Order: sequence, then C-alpha cells, then structure tokens
Amino acid sequence: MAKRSNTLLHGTLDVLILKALSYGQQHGYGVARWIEASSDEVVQVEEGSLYPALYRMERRGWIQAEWGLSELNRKAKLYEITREGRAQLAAETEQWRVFADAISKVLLPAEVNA
Amino acid sequence: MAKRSNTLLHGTLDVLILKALSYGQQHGYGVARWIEASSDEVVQVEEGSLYPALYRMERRGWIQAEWGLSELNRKAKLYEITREGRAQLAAETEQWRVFADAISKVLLPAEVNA
DNA sequence: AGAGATACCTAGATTATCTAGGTAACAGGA
DNA sequence: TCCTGTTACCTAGATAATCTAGGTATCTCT
Repeated sequence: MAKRSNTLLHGTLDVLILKALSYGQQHGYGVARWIEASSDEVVQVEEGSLYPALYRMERRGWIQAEWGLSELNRKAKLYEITREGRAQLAAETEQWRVFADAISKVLLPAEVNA
Repeated sequence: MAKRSNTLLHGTLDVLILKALSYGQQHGYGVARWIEASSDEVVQVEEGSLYPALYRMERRGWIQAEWGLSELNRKAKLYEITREGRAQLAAETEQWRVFADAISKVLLPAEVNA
C-alpha cells in the first residue's frame, strides 16, 4: 500500500529468506509471497532484490537449488536450506534480536516492557 | 568488541542521530558517543558514516549546525534538530516500530509477547 | 617528548537494494 | 480467439548508505 523505499530492509532480506526455507523446500516466488504474507505485507519483496539474493546465498552455501515443479505444476527453481544455512539463520536471528532490542531501547525508551 | 560490519544499521543511523539531538544541542562526536552508550555499545558509529550522515541531514533540513565549543572547551560543530527534523524523527520512529515488529514476528514466532 | 583522547573531514570501495525492463507458460473470461 | 492477469524466472544499471583508511589539529597527562 504505502510505497516504502525500504532502506530498513538492508541486511534482513537474507535472514527472512532463510527463515522461509527453514519450513521446507520452496521456490523463489513462493518465498517472496511467504515473507510478505507473514509480515502482514509490511515487507515487500521486489524481484530485483529477491533473485540476486538467492544467487548470493547459493554461492555462499546457505541454500541449494534444483529445477522442479511448483504446486501449480509450473516450472520452478526449488530451494532448500543447507546445514550451513541453518547455522547462518540461527546466527542472524540472534544478531537481529540483539540489534532490534538495542535500537528499540534507544528510540522507544518510554516503552520499558522488556 | 565483536567486529560487526553493520549491514543492519542501514537506514537507522539517521533516526538515531535525530533521537540524540532531540535531547538538546550536541556535536557530532558527542552524538556518536551517546548512540554507542545508550545502545550498550551494540551500535558502533564509524566516523566515516557519521559525518556524511550529518551533512546529508543538514542538507535535508533536519538539523542545523553552528561552530562553538564542546564541554571540554574544544572547537566543535554543534548540531540542533529543526522542526522538520522532529517530524522526521517521529515518522521514522513509527516506521521502525512497524518494521521491527513485522520482522520479529516472522523471525521469533515463538515469542508471542506482543 | 610522546601517547591518548577529543573533534573534525574525505576519497574511494563495497554492497545491497530498487528500477525497469525482459521471457515464457498457463488460466479464465469476453 | 484474444486478452488480461497470474505465476515464475532473470538481469543491467542506478542509487544510496555504510565502511576503510587515511588525514588534520588541539589538548592533557605522563
């Protein structure tokens, strides 16, 4: 709805993709839809960001791809998270937790609900 | 301590600077120290990021600078938040809240403490 | 005299994202 | 049959923020 040129997304797209794939094999398009849906459409995944991210992550060994068919029987590249990817997911999730807590503490000092 | 090449910081440095200045006039170096201290050293503010950010924000009218003296009586450029800066601070704080909530909901679905 | 802290500045590299295009196949309605 | 919308993938180039790695100058303390 709101057009958000998402500078905040920087650095979080990878971990979101890993999270999506942690629930099972999925193709890129599906990963994007999953992220948008489970963030209540707050995060918009542009395809020009998505596919380069998938290549990057495959190159780094966090995910693996194979050609197959989507649920709708269309040609699709199916991605799977690797063991290294799961380790990365855990590490980045923790990093996010620490970072988000820190920023929130600075920005929202009134809401002392930790 | 940990060297964090902070890709997560992307987009949040500006709002942290605005927050720092919302408490009163301050020089760049002091802003950096304040951000680090109040984030419990989680956020490290590199000077190569800080000063370009200050210029950027002054150019956008969010802050205003004048030369003066620091608490230690050294030459320092003192920054003040403008009316537009306060509006920006409010907007970006709200954006952060929405974004952080969304990401946390995706990454930490077990912690349903909202 | 030298080290360390304070305070500022900048060029260039890096890197992730977005813009704005493109292909192809299929479904459904007019 | 045509046309639109959806699914699914891809990429070149632009944009933008940060980091690296230097630099200057002043002051204090040993």
